[in-house]
Amino acid sequence: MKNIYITTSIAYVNAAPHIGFAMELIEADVIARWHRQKGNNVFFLTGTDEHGTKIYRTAKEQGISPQELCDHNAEKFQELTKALNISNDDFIRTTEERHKKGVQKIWNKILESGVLEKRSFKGLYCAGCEAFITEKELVDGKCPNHQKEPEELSEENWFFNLSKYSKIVTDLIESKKMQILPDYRKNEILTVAKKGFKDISFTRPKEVLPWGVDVPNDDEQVMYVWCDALSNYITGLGYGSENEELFEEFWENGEVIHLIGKDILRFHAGIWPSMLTSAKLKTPDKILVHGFLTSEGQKMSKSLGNVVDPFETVEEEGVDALRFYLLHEVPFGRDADFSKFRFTEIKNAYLADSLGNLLQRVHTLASRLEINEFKNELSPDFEKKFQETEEKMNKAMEEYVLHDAISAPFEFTNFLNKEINTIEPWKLMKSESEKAKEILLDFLEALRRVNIILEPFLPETAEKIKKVLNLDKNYNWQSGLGEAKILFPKEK
RNA sequence: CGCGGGGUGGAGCAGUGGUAGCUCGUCGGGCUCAUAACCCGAAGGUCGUAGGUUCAAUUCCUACCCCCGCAACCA
Repeated sequence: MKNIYITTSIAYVNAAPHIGFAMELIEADVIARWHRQKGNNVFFLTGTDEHGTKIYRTAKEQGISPQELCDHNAEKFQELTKALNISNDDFIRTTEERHKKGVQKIWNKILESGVLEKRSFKGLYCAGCEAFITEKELVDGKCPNHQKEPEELSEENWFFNLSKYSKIVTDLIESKKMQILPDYRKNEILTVAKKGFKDISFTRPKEVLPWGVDVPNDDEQVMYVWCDALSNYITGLGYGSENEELFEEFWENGEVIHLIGKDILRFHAGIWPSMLTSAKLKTPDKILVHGFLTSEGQKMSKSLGNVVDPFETVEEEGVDALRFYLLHEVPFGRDADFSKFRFTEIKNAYLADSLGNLLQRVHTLASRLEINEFKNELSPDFEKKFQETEEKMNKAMEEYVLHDAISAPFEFTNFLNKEINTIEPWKLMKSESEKAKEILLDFLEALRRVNIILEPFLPETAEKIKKVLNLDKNYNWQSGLGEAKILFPKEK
């Protein structure tokens, strides 16, 4: 039994939950459920990132306190985990006390190691952006967003000597102590690391960034996003609290798997392991990088009006149809398109036809034959095919190729559909009903097995199938079958 | 010449120095247990362009065109 720690990135609560974040949650959930099913000891964390100037400003505009805004928006993300049937063990919010305490603890550890220093930072500041901009960004000497000339400003910041860690991070990646998948993402960050990191601003003055975690040794500074947000992965395990058992169990003595989007790879593969190294903590084992989703072939944007709302999609299509679409249609690590037309196509072909219809036909035949007692063995042919299916699925899961993993159970249902057409039990049951019964028992057991391996991907459907087959909590047969039920109504 | 990935039937992807394959979709047929479902068969590709190496190139080489990622808060 292994200790497995799975995280998603934390969502910034300034906007409503995005379908891309839904995808990340679902991917992490599948990995978590699969490991649990394998008997591993799993902790699965997700959460929200709630500090920063954007939140502060939005709250001001709405005439509420930043905390009220965060409370309100964080709730939506918690609702999302419910809507998507996500099996997370905890939900960390960066405005929680437990988080702030942990962040201050890691800050102090980093400070002790001597890689933080206060520097005066000079730059071009645009009042409209409320941020520094680089010379490159200027158009005719003006900020392109505000058509204003920036002023030269200097600011006191604590800096983290990230440049010191270029070699260490390069080694972590090359030695595979920190694995980054897919490979082309690994190469990307490796190039950056080899070129050498630049030192980064680790704090901002309070007047510029009023909404953040206080710096323990400096009243005038607030932590910038890196130390605050990235640390969620350990504060969520109780780092910095009175009880660090979970942290010991899952971080120091577990396999740490981070799921992130391609946009934040640099922070997770560069800054985060450097922070951890300086604080003398273990670095992550695996970083899985997914791509982005487009909508109907175009980038999602409010102005195009093609933003996909995960709540609406669940409402209209069902949670497992959405899970299936995102798992099946998005090649691991790559970008993919979210298309309504394709959604219906896929849902019909796999969920309604191959799986749902198979269950329905087998159930009907079994009911007519009045089968009430079942068996746990498969015929040699079925057993062999099922073993192959399981192996294929497990292999794909070990490599995190989720779209291949989820295809495997459906190859098995396709096989069963073929078999039932060849054997034609509906003909047999007229003349040789005993033989027909034997055959149906085989199909029923095959369906029970499929249901087990389907659970990490389609947990709600797995529950429905349990009811139809009248299985108990642990997928054991009971006497008699349940009521037939359409799993996925065919669309159009 | 910044670095990197890629261009294969309508869509998404495999693949190999020698008849080009998978899933979905499309069309025709079969079956009737089932959600117009299921099964069988077929159509559809000069494997980005132009050269080169070779008995043979989609596969190797060269040049070029195009798309994408990173470099530049964004899931």
